[in-house]
Amino acid sequence: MLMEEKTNITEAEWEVMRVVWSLHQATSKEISGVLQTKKNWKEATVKTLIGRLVKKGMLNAKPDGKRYLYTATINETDSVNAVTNGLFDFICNKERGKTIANMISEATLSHDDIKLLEQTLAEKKKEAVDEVECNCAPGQCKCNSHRHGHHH
Amino acid sequence: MLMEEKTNITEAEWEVMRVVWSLHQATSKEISGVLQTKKNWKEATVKTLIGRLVKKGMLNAKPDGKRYLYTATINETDSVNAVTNGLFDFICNKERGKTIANMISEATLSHDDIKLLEQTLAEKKKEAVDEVECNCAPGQCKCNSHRHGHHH
DNA sequence: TTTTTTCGTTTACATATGTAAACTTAACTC
DNA sequence: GAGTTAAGTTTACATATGTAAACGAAAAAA
Repeated sequence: MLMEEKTNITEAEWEVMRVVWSLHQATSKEISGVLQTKKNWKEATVKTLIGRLVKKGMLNAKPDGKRYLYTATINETDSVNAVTNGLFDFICNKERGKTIANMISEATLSHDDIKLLEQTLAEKKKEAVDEVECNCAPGQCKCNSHRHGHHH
Repeated sequence: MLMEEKTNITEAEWEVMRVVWSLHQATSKEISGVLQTKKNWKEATVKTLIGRLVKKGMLNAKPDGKRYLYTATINETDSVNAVTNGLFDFICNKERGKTIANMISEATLSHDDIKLLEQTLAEKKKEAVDEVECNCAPGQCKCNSHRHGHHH
């Protein structure tokens, strides 16, 4: 359901996006207020970031008198998922399970979260495979080291 | 178990690290070979990346005649976990469960992976909380929007 | 021992990013 | 209507990153 477009948002820009996602619609002033408090950024800094986000098409600027009302053109959940899934481009497919397991153990989860994960996992179980295919370039993962031999 | 040190490895550098992790020990030539194939990078490019990684202390260069044998000073699994967990600095704690659920549904998992995740989850279940605390700065997450009121 | 090859080190350079100040213009205040 | 605000737009500038070519020294080859 999520589009795989290159969501190129930098860390600093992400801070701005979060404010907009949170407020649904925000003025530069409001965004600056939040980030002045959280990051101690000057108004000018936030203005620059907003400008870049508008240029990148991540924020929409609706005129409202002399100023603009900013809204996000991308959904927060989708963006988060895009980023998290993008992460796996840098990891061997075989490692995903362990990596996700680590995230689970590191996280604080609610009973509801557990329930959701259990369901998701149960669902996934149906289509589990015997062995995940390594997707690494040869030489970038141990799987490729011993190719046409016996597996350990 | 993972140290939270600023593992500042860029995307390009990460490619190099993967080769070294894979080979355990590698020469510049070997690394170049892999990345010449995968990324079409010139030897000079790889040399630059190696140099930067050595300077950053992520690679160790052991002299071997006129050249060096490079080894990683950081463990791959730890690095992967550091990166993935670092991701959550940009997301509300309340969203972790859903985000992880999404990763699970997006991934291809083996029966063993499922088993591992089930265990991890079961373990986590013991310390599940009723409600995860929002950790966002005020104004960066809906949780903070309606503070001293009733929750929806 | 010249020549050539092989490594690593320096230098290069464009674009990206973090952080802002300066500038411009329209709106509000006196 | 002139001065002060409040917004957005331009310009600035250092450091980071992606990508390499140029350079220098040591090792291997001729």
